[in-house]
Amino acid sequence: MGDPLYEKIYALVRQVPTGRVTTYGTVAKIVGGCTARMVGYAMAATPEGSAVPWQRVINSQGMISPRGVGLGSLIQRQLLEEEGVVFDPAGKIDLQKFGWPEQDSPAGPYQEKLF
DNA sequence: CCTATGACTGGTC
DNA sequence: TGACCAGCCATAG
Repeated sequence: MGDPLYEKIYALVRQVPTGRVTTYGTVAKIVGGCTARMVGYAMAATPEGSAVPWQRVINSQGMISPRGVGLGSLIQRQLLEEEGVVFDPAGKIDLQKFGWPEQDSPAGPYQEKLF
C-alpha cells in the first residue's frame, strides 16, 4: 500500500458498478502513468480480502484472461453472471453494453442492481 | 544490477 | 479466425 498508482487502480476498479465490466487498457488509460500490463499485475497482486471487484476487469477482447491454471476464470465468470453480466456462447462479454464507463445511457435493467 | 516472466494490447501473417 | 511478434513496466530471483 505504498504505491499511489496501485491505490488509484484499486479505487477505479471499486468504482465499477455492479453488472458492468472494464478492460485493463481502459483502467490504465484512466489512471494514467501505467500500462495494461501493470493493471493486470496489480489485479494479480490483489488479495481476495480486498474490496476490489477484480472480476469486473477483463481484457480488451471482452474475455476473461486465463489465469494460468485453476478455476479462477470460472469463478470470475460465475461472479459476473451473478451480477447480471451476459456471456456470449464464445464466453465473451458485450463491451458495447456492459463496458464501463458506458458510452451511452441505456438505463437498462442493470441500473436496478446498483446499491 | 541483470534476466525472466506475466490476469495486456495492437498489428501482421 | 487463429497464431506470432514486439512494446510495455513492475516484481521476483
